[in-house]
Amino acid sequence: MLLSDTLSRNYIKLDSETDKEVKIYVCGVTVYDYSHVGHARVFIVFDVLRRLLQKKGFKVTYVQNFTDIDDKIINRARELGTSYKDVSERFIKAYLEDSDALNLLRADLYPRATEYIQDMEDFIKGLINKGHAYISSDGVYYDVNSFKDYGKLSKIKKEELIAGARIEANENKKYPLDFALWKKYEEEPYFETVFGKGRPGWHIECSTMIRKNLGETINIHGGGEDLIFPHHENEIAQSEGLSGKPLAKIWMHVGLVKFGKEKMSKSLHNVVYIKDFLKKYGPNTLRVFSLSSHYRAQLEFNEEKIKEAIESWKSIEDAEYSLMQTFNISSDVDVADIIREIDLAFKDLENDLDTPSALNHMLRASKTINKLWASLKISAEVSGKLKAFQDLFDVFGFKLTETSSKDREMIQELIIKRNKLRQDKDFKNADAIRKTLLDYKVKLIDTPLGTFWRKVEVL
RNA sequence: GCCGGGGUGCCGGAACGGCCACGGGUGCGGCUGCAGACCGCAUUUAUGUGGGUUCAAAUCCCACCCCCGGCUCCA
Repeated sequence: MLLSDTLSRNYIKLDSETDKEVKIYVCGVTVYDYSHVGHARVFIVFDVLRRLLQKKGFKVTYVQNFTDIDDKIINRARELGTSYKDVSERFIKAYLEDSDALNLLRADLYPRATEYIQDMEDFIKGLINKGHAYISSDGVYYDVNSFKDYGKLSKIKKEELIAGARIEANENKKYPLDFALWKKYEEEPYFETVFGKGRPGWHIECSTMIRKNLGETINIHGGGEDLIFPHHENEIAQSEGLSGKPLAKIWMHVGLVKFGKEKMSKSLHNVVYIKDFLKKYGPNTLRVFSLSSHYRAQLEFNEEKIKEAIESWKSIEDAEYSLMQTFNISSDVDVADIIREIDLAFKDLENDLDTPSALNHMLRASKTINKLWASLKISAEVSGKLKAFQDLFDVFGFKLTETSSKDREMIQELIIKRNKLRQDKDFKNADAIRKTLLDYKVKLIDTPLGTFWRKVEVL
């Protein structure tokens, strides 16, 4: 299994012999609003990675944080006339609902910044002792010049960054690039520490929670590419400054989702929320869309691409049904071509999670399966030979739309009724039933061997 | 300026040294009571420009042109 590493700009091999346990930490969301499809892409990518690693026999520990104290949350609380806790609780709940709807595996742990204040304090004390941090009148700052590798992740040179003139001047800092570990605040909300009342800087929570929950060096650290600088750069400075050891063996960054030509961002008011997307299309469509280009590449959100994702999903969905709805016949089909495509798809995934190519191969396998089904050649035996398709389907994290048992009964009854009408050549009423079921996204397929129904995600 | 990603058919977009990717749209036709799924054909002998390497290049090398994102809170 190869993965590309932002830090070394190289592929790094994950070996199930030497890396038996894979510790993954992914930067989660700041909970002040609903999550959008850009967030979804990141978490879908890591979801597929987890599923693949587990399938390959790795033991995976996956941690994803919630930033639950932050100026944006406080501002939002003020807007809504409530407490920051109320806001963060509400959006953590919303995040988990989206996550489940997307069929994302739950993390092993979702640490929250506010639960680690004491650990942050200890961490910062450690940095001060090591000469990497200093106390100033308005807080505690990280001394960037004390860490010689500063800039190694983002390939940024300190002088050039300052020359870029984007850095705010602040008299309380020794050096413009120094960043806050602790910010003093007298007004609520604040936390009591030896540094006085205040709130943590943005980056310290991740360093602290990784150290505490996963140790000094983890296997994979990930997030959106917009976190490379300054967030991950600063995490490296903090964690490696304290431990003297590499923070992560592999840094994975997922490309941003753009809305049309622009970045999707709340400040540009062009976000598409996950919950809205799901209402209109569905979770599998969003997965296909998110994985339809390589995770490191930026992905443009537009109608064409959504439409394409829908069509792709329909093929895969049909193939999945085709293997479930077998015909009671004896059929001997050579499935070697299909198996080959599935093998190629798995190989693609192991090659730096090349999902677009893997999806391509899966699509080809799906088309062939659908063809076989259309010519009534899928017996239980043939389907059994194609178990690998199911494995691939699961690694991608796809899931067919569920139907309640009550609905199943109703559908069966309607099908029987309709087939009676068809026998009597009352096609008008028969078609009315087809139409009714279609409103519930239930598609009927008549074959010489009977009528089948499929609940679909999108019509 | 610095860091990164790109320029492929009507459109979206793969492939990163060799065999028409794939999909969408549109049009015509087949199958079907209808529909879906499926099948056939057309659009499709496409790879920013100029050199080079090679039996073979969209793919490697050199130069140039043009787009996009990030460098500020952000996934």
